[in-house]
Amino acid sequence: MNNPPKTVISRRSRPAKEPLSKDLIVKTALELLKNEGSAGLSMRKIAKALDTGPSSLYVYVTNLQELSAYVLDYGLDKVVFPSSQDGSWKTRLFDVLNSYLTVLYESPGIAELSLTTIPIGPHSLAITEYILQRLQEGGIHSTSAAWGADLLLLYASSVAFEQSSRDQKGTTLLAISSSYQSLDAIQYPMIASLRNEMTSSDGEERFRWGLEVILHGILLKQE
Amino acid sequence: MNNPPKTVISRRSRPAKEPLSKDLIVKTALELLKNEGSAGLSMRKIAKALDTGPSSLYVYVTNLQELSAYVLDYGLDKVVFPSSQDGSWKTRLFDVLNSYLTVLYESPGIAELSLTTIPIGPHSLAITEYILQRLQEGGIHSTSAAWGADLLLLYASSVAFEQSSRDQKGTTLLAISSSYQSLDAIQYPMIASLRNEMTSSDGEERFRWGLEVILHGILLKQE
DNA sequence: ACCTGAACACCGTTCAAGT
DNA sequence: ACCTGAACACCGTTCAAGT
Repeated sequence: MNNPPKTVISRRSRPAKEPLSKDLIVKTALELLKNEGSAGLSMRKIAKALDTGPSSLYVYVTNLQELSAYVLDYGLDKVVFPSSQDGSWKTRLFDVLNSYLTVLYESPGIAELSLTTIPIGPHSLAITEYILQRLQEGGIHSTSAAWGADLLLLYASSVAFEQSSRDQKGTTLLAISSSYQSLDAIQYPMIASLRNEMTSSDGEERFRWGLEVILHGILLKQE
Repeated sequence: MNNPPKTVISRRSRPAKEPLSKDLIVKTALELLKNEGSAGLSMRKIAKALDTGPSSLYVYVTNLQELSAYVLDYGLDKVVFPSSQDGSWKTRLFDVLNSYLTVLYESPGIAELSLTTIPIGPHSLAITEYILQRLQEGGIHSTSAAWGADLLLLYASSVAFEQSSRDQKGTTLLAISSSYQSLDAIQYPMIASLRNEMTSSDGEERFRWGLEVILHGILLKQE
């Protein structure tokens, strides 16, 4: 009775006790992030989920910031790149960005990471590279392309974050609504009259609108 | 000698011991945020700066999230609104956004808050109202104006955040550079060839570029 | 009504000690 | 080389007790 058997099945993907590795840590962290939001991304919670102490993680990862970068990139694994038969450069551009958006929607935490963490992992780079190539096909070059890619990704990230933070904290949403309700129509006439347009959350249409604005704007500036 | 005179100079704004108030708390929090970045915005640090315990703050503020919203709004107090003699609607629009950007630059923490916190305070509203009015002057109405105002503010916020997070963590900047240096020109040809354009941080020009892209894009979509 | 101390349930990170 | 326990220096928030 001294050594209790370490055979437990129940838990998600841990047969007996997989050896630690950067990969396993990142994978576990991403799952926590998906399930619990950004609050789930903590060294201690990750360690607990792996049946170990927090200090063990530091063998594979320098700190939480670095781990966050890995988690973000690993989360972007699911972004889909339309192949060259899938329509015009513009369609394909919209489609990657839509895929990117969808991935961020799936877990609010990732959307937040995408705004807060500098994306330098291979998946982030692949997305940027793909966007740059589409822009080039569309005749958008050099600085316009570089800054444009950034702007497009930023826009998608923020739409996702805004959406997800609304879903997350219904309290805050109510706070917003009620604050807009009681808006002084004399002090803020435009906001008051545009209340419905600003709160409208038909994300799809709004997202498309923004992408087109940005794209057309870039194209116009180039001519 | 019972009521000590409230004329003391030495400490920033605390004579002997001012009574607590929401205003004083927010003011202190903002100062901490400016001096120490986002890490300085903690209930315990604010309490310590006010010579009291953290629990005392909860009389005036429901939680850290709410306090953060107040701090953001109070920080936006310094944004300058060009008067109607200051040029075309477009010039004035660019000028508020520039002022907004400058305020965010001054304290990295505020830039982060502006991306993370839902801005519903009076100052935030005033800025949005001002932008909506300029857009209207420029012939941009309803949904375009509502979404456009959001997009413009988002862009400014993110430029400030990106800049400030670079200033803050030189480590990360180095990490980025070196990651771009060793970029596989075969796997990421476009990124490799645009390396200089993407890293270039002449913020001024880039900021203007983005604003013009967005504005022109909106105008184009309206026609 | 306002303020406080103490406690609860958390953090990230380090480091000496074990295997 | 990898893992661990224990410790350090922090968090936000609550709550009974004081004034």
